[in-house]
Amino acid sequence: MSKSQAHPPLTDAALELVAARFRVLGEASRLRLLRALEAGERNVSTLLAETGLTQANASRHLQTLAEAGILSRRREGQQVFYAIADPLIFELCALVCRGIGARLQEQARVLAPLAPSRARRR
Amino acid sequence: MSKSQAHPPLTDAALELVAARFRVLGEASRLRLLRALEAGERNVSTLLAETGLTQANASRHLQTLAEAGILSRRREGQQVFYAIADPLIFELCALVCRGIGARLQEQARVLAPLAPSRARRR
DNA sequence: AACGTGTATGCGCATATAAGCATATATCAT
DNA sequence: ATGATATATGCTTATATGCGCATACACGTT
Repeated sequence: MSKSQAHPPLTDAALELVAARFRVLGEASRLRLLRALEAGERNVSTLLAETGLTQANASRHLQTLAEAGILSRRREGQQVFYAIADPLIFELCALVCRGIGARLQEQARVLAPLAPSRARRR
Repeated sequence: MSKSQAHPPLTDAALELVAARFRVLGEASRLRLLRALEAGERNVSTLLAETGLTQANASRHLQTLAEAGILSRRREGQQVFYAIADPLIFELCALVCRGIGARLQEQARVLAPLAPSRARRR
């Protein structure tokens, strides 16, 4: 299913775009904002409360995410609401998590013989 | 298909790991190496030729990718061969490309009315 | 108009990191 | 051991970028 193989190799310019998008996601603070927004649209103040970021800091990160097309921005009175504009983001995170999980499991498997099996200890 | 929704929210520590992995991919030079390796295992010299990177530079990037678990390393005589260790990487890139494509298409659609339709011109 | 609240931005600092150069290490051949 | 080739690493510099602080801007209220 989903024949993902056999794509034309990316041009150098395309690689730069892809790298740029990865870079936007390569920051925990921005992922925090995305995590908070996964439940739905939020205004900035709410995001501040949910993420613990400072106002200025969050504002910049939100701008970065919006410029990348990952978030949408909507003004309502004095408040500004952000929302996920590109749901693929979460599939990306899920994929990365799978990769990380597999890797950690592998490391655990390799290190296991060195540690006392904590199954029966005491 | 592929019920991707309904995952437990990631902890802050997990977000940091995810961000770290995205950061590794957020560099065009490293993506160039991955693109070259998509066709199969390569030694460093070959990668230098195929990517145009300098030796020292490539060596560092390869180390970064290997430490992240994205590449595997195998020594054979004086040569060192690297290969993709985590094929999920290419699904990631494909997803990002879809996102970027959608975004660019959207921008084109928005800007279209401003440009003379080059369908019939001359 | 004056003020309060919510959000964005200019500026400076500190840190991270990519790239270049030189040099070190590893492996093989003589 | 010497030398040659392949790869890695120490060091420096240049650049990017996250963060904090102060301030500006936007909108609503009185």
